[in-house]
Amino acid sequence: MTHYPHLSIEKKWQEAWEKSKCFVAKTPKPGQKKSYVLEMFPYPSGRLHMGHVRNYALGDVVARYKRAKGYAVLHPMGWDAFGLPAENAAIKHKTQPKSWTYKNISAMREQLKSLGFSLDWSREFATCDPEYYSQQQKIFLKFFENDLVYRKSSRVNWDPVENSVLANEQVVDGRGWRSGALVETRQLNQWFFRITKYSTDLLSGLSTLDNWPEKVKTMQTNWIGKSRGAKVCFKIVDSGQKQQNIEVFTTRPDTLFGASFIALSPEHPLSSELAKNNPEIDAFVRECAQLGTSEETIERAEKSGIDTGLTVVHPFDETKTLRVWIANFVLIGYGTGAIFGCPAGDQRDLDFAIKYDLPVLPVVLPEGECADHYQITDKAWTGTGSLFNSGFLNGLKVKEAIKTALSKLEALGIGEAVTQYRLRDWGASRQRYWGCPIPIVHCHACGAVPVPSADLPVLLPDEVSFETPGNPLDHHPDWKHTSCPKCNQKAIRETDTLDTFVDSSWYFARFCSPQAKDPVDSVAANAWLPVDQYIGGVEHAVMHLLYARFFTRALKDCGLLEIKADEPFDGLFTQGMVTHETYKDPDGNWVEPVNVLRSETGLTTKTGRSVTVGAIEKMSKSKLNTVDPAAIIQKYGADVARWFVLSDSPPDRDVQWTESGLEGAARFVSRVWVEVLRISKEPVFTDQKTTTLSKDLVKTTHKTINFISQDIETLGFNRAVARLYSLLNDIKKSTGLEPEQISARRFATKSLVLLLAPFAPHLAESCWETLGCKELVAMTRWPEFDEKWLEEKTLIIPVQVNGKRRSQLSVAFGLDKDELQSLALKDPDIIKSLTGLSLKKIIVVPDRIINIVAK
RNA sequence: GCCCCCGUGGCGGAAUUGGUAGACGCGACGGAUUCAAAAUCCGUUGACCUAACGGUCGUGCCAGUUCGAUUCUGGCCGGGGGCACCA
Repeated sequence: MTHYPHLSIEKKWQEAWEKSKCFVAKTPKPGQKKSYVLEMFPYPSGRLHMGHVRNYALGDVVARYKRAKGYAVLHPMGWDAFGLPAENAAIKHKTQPKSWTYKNISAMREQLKSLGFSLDWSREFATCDPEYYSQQQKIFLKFFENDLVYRKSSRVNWDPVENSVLANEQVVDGRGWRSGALVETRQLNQWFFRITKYSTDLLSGLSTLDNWPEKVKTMQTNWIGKSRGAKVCFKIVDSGQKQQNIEVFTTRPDTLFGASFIALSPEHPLSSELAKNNPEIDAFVRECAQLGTSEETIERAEKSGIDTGLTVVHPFDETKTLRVWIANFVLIGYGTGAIFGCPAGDQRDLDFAIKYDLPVLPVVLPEGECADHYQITDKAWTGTGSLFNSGFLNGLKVKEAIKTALSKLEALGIGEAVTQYRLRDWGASRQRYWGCPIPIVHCHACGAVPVPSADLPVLLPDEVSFETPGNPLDHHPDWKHTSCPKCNQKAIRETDTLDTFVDSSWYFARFCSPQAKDPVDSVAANAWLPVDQYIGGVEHAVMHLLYARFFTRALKDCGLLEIKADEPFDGLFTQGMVTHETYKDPDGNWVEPVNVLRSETGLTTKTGRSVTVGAIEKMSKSKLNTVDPAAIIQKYGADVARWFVLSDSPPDRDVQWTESGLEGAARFVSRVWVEVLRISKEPVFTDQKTTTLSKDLVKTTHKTINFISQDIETLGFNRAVARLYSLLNDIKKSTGLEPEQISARRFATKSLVLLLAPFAPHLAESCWETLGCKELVAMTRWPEFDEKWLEEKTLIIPVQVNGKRRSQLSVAFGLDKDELQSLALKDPDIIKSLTGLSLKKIIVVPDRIINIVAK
């Protein structure tokens, strides 16, 4: 077999592409269509992982295809370079976040380049470049001016030993991950983006996103969480409290007669008030605070509560009172931070009621149940039905009862219809060093004062100390000390930095004009935005994508982004993960795939210890089941790695990395190369007619061109790969020596090479050159197919009896129902199958199927 | 806990709008080539029954709609993603 020297070949073409500048984005010419292809930019963790290879290989197929179709293509790359890992690395390795980050970027840039992606490197930037974050500071100030960002007090996880705020992932079982200290919660003044201003718009905008996965739109819809309901006032009986009423939000005012208690969030102002004079309540509220701020933890914790001793009057029945509890499952951030508990109609309320022996009165009777015997035991009924045990609502269906209850509340002046959103304003303050400084100065006299534009950017200090616990910016010797821009008195810089989601909320716009003096140049933005195809992990389905959608709207409203489009990403694709088997040695330690040997007796480590195979999981450092792309590229080449991640698995599903699959990919690359060498040695004939001798291969080629184009447009790359395999097989089977056969073979092979280019670009260039073509494939147009080759003249139609295939007819395309029916009934196999049965019905779908129903 | 998604041979997967389930690849098996092996090439390969023709079952499980369900509906089981300070 002829060896395919991937290392030298791949380098050669990467240099040729760079020299020709064919991937540098050129502004679309008049009348030329544009395509902005973007993959979510990587966090520079230090090394590329297979997830990156897959992500960028997917995008590269689209970018190369669009370029070949004549589009002006923007396909940029950058670095999501701020964030927590750099600080953790700095602490662990005694380095500085800045040098660590830029070193990682260099390493990863080289790795990306070795994969031969068709990226426009001239637009590269990192979000930690002062040029980038200074533009972001301008945006922040513009938002400040337009009341899109503000400060308020909010709760954080606090590690009392590290003296710092903890991310939810840093809280493990209620303790700080490094210190092991019990986590507290603290109130801090923090900066918030007013994303809720756009709640309705972000929601309605989703319906215009036809090229987004339905699941992502559903997730965002649920995240925004629009719900219609009622605010209801419960009057506190003889309270002696300052507060006379408790206001609750409910989507089910129809179930008010089933109310058995009121529950307040532990953070509700009334809870805090009561805690002051009651040590037990105080202890309970503190205990709840130890759960941290994660909604998941709060909701998964066992329901618990404390009776405050207060009672309220039932709004519809003054003779009834309800106890007021404080409960750990009531969230302060949603509604009013207080609920009425209807155990029969809500599982959480029911669990709570059972635990504390509170009354359970069913009020919604499911259809088909008898009111006299219907009981709720351990399963709440949240479905529809008619109301009972509910005074004036009795007999009404749920929907009508909600309306009726609402009107009554409004008439009584103790409630009103409200629309509530689950979406909260975006808390963007981080008490950390490695992020974009917030350009604000705090002055005793003037308050929070924006840094004047002449004084921008507010640069991060290059060197900071992580010796002292807490925010390095806060205890930097001089950084925060400044003077007030208004009154010139001594003042303190804001030491919070911005959430890294801010950086990624507008980078796609910056790529249009990465050197512009303003955040986004409007001419460039209009030329390129929106992003036509955005590709990334589904883990970003809600937050990153919602924040970017919000930023697009906010930037437009502030005049910083002048584009026609309302949405930043026209097409979105969420790719699956790269998984791998996990391995363990007899001591239960994880073993890396490279250290696992396959022998006849099973799997062993290199030192001869037996290895057991565990679950197939997402490649991760913790499970040591990663495969290093660099090693794969070195051994097999970039094209093999790319081909593998694009083969077999649909891009939106997980792909399992296997050695054998990789070998298969390598074999394919060799087979193409060998085949092209064979074809290249054949004589070249021009103007050959196609007759029956060469018809099949020419037809297959035209069909393949059509299919692969469709597969790429619909991002079905695994299907395209399967078709490339097929076409290669057909070319290999073609061995005829007549000139027209040789000619057909050359046509098919040249088409194969062009179709292959988006998937294995280096291989394609080599093959193209070998076939005697002078121009780069990267600059060659996509092959055209001829419609006339796609038409089918005859086809095979299955004939079923009672839904089971019993025969088939080979017929001309387009035969009508009657003809098909009579043909089917004349078929000997069908006659045999029908003996002893009488015909009931015949279903004929022309060009598809015939089904005879008989008894 | 809540929201969302996924489930097809030994494996990854294919299958226009509900219309022949298993394309293509991997693995396995058999053969060719070889002193031998690797590589390569050719063939077979869902399960069960049958000497064969052929038949029965079969798309996580259980129901339903339909002439017909991998595809639509409801319930269940299993796996994954997100839950607001990881990115």
